[in-house]
Amino acid sequence: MKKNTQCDNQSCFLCRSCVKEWLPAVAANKKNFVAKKGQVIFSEGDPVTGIYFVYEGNVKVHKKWGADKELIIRFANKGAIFGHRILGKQASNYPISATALEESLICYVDMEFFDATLKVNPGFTYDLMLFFAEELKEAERKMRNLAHMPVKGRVAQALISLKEQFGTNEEGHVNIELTRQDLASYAGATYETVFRVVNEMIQETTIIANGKKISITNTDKLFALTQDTNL
Amino acid sequence: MKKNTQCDNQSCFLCRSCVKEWLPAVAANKKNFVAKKGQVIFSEGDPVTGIYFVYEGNVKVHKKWGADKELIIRFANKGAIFGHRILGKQASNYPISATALEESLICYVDMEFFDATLKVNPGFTYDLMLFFAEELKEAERKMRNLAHMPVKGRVAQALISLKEQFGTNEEGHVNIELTRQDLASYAGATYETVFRVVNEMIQETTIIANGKKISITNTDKLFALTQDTNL
DNA sequence: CGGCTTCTTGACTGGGATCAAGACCTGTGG
DNA sequence: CCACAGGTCTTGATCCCAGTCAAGAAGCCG
Repeated sequence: MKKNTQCDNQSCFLCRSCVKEWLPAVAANKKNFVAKKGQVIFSEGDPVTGIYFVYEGNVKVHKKWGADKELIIRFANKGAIFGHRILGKQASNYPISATALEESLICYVDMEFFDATLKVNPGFTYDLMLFFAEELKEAERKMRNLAHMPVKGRVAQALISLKEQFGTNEEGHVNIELTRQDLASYAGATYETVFRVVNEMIQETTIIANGKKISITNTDKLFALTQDTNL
Repeated sequence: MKKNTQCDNQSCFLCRSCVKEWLPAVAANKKNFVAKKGQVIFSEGDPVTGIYFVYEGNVKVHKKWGADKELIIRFANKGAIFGHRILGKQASNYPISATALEESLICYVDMEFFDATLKVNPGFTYDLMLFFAEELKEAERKMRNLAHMPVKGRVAQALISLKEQFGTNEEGHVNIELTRQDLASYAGATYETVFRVVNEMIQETTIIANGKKISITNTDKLFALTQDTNL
């Protein structure tokens, strides 16, 4: 993986909404770097200095509770923005952590320049606003699910989301390798419970799993688990 | 409560960020109406036609699960925007419901005009973006709490949030009258559980409650309940 | 006063977290 | 090539928080 690879507009949230005249300034101000697998890019409570974009790879955005519990909020893959929760009032520290799940090429832009970009590019601000609206809608759905949906449904939902975001490779596997621990943290459950639930799903031939690889063989059945049967 | 009362810029999310020249257009295009206590302003699945602002009163934004379960996402009081989750891709139906908790003066703007407003007022778009970023941060915290924090902490957190948003009146009560059912839905728990938890808090003299009125007498103790003791 | 809804409390239940222990990998050095 | 140590995986047993159910009390109209 090369350092300082240029973003192409298609695969960068920042670049694809910028006005053309501003792109040279972006190129001059961004700093690209490679994050190794497992590398913590920033951690909850760290002072905010800037904002990040994923050019290549995969990053988990998570929030801790206790020494050994966390909830994975979302995954940021190619083209995605993260660390954006720094926007808004009194945002001097990151409220979440970000960790690379695989070797990733990250683009970093410091806060001051990012703010200038927003002012120069109303279209970019608009796109960012739309992105936030989408995120918010999704977050609210997940809140409701965490409050009311049983674990099995949440795991099903997690798998569906992963398939939607990462697609499937030629072997039919969902195109991400995720430890059971991370799947558990994403679904908001424990390692053991997720293990059992995944086993059930294999019994019921709704999914096939070997190790970290998972294929969904019965989307309808999986989807049914995420539905509210009482309505 | 008078219909068609004019917004003053201070108490309206829409007006306070608009460029002056555009305000007459806003005044001409908005439609004010009074929502009665308990009135459903829109419901999940309803087709989207526009966006709403609270000029006076209080509105709960909630999401259903099953016939008799819901999660209250947030409360919108004076100056707040709601129904904004319509922004973003393929947003043809409201993903949430909105219900007036008391008689409220609501300002309605149809989608088309709202979109024009965004295009004309980059500052407004920027403010909306910041608002969404704040909301998102809060939503992510609540997700983590729903996944990992015990009910007592969630109720404590709910009370703290209510106090922050609504303040206290001259009697020291948190300035909102909320049924136990709504408090439960806001904390993501059941009526009975919340009842018991609230009783415990009264025993421990951290709060005083009579009926729907609640006073917080020991903020520190309440706050401690929301903290992660394992860290 | 009688028929509501809302409140209050106790008893029960179960989903899922926690604990524990053995199996199975995987790398490392002798 | 094997032994051993440190993980991760797998499974069973147990526990407990909070949801559910039920039923009486208390407030609240018409």
